[in-house]
Amino acid sequence: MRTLQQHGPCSRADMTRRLGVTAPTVSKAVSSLLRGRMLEEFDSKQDGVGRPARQLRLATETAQVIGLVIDAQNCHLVSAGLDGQLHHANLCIFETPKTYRGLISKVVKFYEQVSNGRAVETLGLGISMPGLIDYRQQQGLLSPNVPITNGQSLARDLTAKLDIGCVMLQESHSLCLAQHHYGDTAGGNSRGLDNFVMLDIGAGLGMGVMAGGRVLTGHSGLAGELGHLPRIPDGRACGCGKRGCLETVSCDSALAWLVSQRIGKSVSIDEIFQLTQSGELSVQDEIRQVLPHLSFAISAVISLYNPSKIFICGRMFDLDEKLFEKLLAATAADTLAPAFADCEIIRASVSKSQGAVAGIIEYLTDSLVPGVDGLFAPANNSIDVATAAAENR
Amino acid sequence: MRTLQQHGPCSRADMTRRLGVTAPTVSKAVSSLLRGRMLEEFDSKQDGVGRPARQLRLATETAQVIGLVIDAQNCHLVSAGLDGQLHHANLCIFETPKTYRGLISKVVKFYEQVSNGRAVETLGLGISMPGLIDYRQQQGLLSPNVPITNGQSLARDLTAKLDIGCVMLQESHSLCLAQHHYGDTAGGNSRGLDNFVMLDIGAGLGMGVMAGGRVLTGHSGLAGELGHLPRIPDGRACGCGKRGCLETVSCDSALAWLVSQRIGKSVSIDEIFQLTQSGELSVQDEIRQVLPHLSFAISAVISLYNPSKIFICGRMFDLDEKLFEKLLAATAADTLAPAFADCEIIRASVSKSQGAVAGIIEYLTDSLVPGVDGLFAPANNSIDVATAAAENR
DNA sequence: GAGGTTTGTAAAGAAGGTTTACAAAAACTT
DNA sequence: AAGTTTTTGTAAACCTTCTTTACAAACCTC
Repeated sequence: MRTLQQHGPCSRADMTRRLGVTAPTVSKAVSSLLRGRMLEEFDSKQDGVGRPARQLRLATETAQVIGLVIDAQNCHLVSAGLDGQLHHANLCIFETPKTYRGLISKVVKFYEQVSNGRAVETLGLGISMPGLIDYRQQQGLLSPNVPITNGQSLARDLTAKLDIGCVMLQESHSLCLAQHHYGDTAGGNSRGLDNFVMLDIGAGLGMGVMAGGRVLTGHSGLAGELGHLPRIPDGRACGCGKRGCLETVSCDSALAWLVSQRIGKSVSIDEIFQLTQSGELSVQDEIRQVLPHLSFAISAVISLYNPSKIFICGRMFDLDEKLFEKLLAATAADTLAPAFADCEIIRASVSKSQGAVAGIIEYLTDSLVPGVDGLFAPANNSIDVATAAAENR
Repeated sequence: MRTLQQHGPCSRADMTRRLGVTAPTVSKAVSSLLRGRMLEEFDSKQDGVGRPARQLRLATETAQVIGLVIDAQNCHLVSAGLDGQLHHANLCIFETPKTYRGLISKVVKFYEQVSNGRAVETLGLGISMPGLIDYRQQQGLLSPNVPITNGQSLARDLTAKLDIGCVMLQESHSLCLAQHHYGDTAGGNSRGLDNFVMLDIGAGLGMGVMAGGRVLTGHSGLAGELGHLPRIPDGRACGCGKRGCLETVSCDSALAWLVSQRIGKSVSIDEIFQLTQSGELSVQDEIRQVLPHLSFAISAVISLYNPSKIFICGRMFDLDEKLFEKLLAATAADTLAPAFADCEIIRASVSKSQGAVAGIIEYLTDSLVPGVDGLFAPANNSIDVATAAAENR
């Protein structure tokens, strides 16, 4: 599975060469994965001498997974192949319900729709949601934007309702997994990268850290809460209940807030983009205010995690084409030289939907290997595939 | 090995119960470890019915390791059993030489002395040193206090000279491993703990992070450089070349510097301790200055790593018995509530010597298990024990 | 000293890998 | 067109490692 994820489709013989295990072993493993609908064979015209190879790829025709993204306003539900390719035709968007029970029933309804839309087996559901998530309990802790999930275990409840493997991921962690999975295709060349950071500077400062090939979770999944470092003494109130958190002064929303204050009406970052494009508004002042705080955030990330790459998601950079360069320069001046030199800073280009899908794929892949200590270490190997693997002789 | 490290001496039968592997398997593994001098048997009077068990423990009579601590002024070399117990009688202290070659020859000389002092096999050497260390290259990068190691690979050079396994660890990482190994005995109950942070606020802010059971290294071993977060714009010059780094205002040395400025002569933290004890000096003002910065540091650690415990090493707390409590209170007010609630903050009580020893023991233990991805993942399994294990039938 | 209990090891069995051997499917050669 | 070469994928036998089973050793209790 990992080989196919990292290098794309190949034949059993290719795998033998790549993995350093022998052909019969590959053959047996592949046959049980085929039986478990995790892989599929396909023919491709190829030239060259010798018997033509039967190509293998992650299942896309014979199985699917579903990704669910929960956001403040809307929820997205979309199916995808095990290679992670989203089926855009199968996308459902619905307004985030006002109650937890409403959320469950909406998800169940649209799940049926998406699941039955294609006549293939659905292997699992990945959930990306904002706020703090306790991974040990698999439940939401504190989500200022989607409070209905607080104290609830969406993954467990949906597993019960849908009779399918479900996992819950903090949205930044999901972006991190997305970058890990979709790396090359998304332009960042991060596939298989082991130490990188995904920074989401949209509505708050969200961060996912990939450290040593695993998503850094900390003791209860709260690691990486960069946005709530104290920054401005007695500053603006933050959603977390404190004042002057770093994210109140260094993200897209913070910029939008500053602009809103000045022009006297509430505008979103998207509206600001429109206005600056049409020349009706200049936000250089506000950008100048935000820049040092953002630079501090990145400096902290580099010093504390020593990543080889940082991927940044944010609309802010669309407002001023030189902003990204300015940010790099400001960060360079403020950061420990060897760690900065080690780190490439790049704009990200993955979506939360990809993240949710990557999450469930990671979960399914991990659960094939008992004892592996990935993100989902104590996976209950009760899914279909594992039994198929056991049946293998 | 891990079982003995975590639970102390036990018999083969105890291990069978603890590990969930069968008696013959334990028996075979143990016999090869005995042959490799990693374990030893000892008799202990025990009551109870049945055949008395032969107790096993990590080798202390039959083998030893050596720990080397390099500091600005002095170097310490000490032997220890594989259980990590230091042989204090075998301690050598020498002044840190002015050249790298001088360092090598001094170490070699004292190594011979310590190694031959006891007529047992020496299995490896662990090195704890300050500054930045590139783990991929196994070489020193930048060490303001011991510049002679910059660009040098002490571990490789000593491995060649001494014909023995050597590993190099950043001193904070070594403290982290020490806490992991010595946990219970040192009072912190951290043995086997998987997510904790070791914060050394002595000469600078050193940090070691244990995340998911592994020391967090980042891409090149530079992760955890908390001390060089930018804190005071255009502040005091830091050893790293920048200005106003967090460690210039929040560690024992920073406190000592502030006091030195006021009283007009250079005093160390130890001297300050003497003076405050005798009542000649009060440093409440300086403590008040340092406190918020230190509280920020801890707040950052909690938000970013979500540890279950933080161990702090520092003399500062000896100056004011209420300081530790004040620090906790200040940190609580500034930190994301669930992450703070999750985290216990404790004063540490391990030494760098223990860290160096824990480092080499960890290395030896890791290298027994091919494919394990611990701190020393790509261990070359060329040590004696591994071959002994292979010979086992 | 007989019987019970616990410990540790030897021998046979099962599981998962490897090596070896071979059939299948294509291109190349004569 | 038939044989040869090359590469692919699988079946069978073997090897290693762990397990199950059986049993000897060492101590306590009665």
